[in-house]
Amino acid sequence: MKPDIVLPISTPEGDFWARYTENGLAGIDFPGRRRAVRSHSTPALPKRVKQWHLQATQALKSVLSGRPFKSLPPLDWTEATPFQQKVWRVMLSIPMGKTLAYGGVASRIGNPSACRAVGSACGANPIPVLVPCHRILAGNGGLGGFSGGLQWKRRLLEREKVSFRE
DNA sequence: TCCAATATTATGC
DNA sequence: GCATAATATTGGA
Repeated sequence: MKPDIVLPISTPEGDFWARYTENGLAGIDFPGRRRAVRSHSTPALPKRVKQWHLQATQALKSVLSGRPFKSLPPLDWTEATPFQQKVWRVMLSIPMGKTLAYGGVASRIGNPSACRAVGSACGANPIPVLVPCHRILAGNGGLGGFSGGLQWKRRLLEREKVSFRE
């Protein structure tokens, strides 16, 4: 497998990092986290990667400003397990401003008692914000957790006018 | 193959 | 309300 391509996305909230493979968008990192390795020596950038990056940038900025994104680049989930793909697909289907409980997601994938596993799958989500893992709340209305830091989850939810318990 | 960990939830006190 | 068990999935020993 060829080395991944990492490109910065500048937003009012800071510089995110987008990671691409030959299949599509593979991951997003929050500003300062820099989990992915930066490649400042960008070789010839494939045309489609540029196009993906453009879409990803617009989508990210839209979400950060509280608006739904128009389009999304193809997502590379080839390394994910089938269960994780199911969970993330459910998350993508959650409309802006709506939330779902971990157990609710579990029900929608036909495994109501897999709420715990759903939490794990959310934590394993490599593409936060775009795959709206922040719209998953606990059953009692509390925030669950968030891989990139709960502060981001709070900020995103407030931006979507979602109320939650603390 | 088994064991421990996890961004939960339901139950009993 | 708080402590405890149960549940599905995953990753490492």
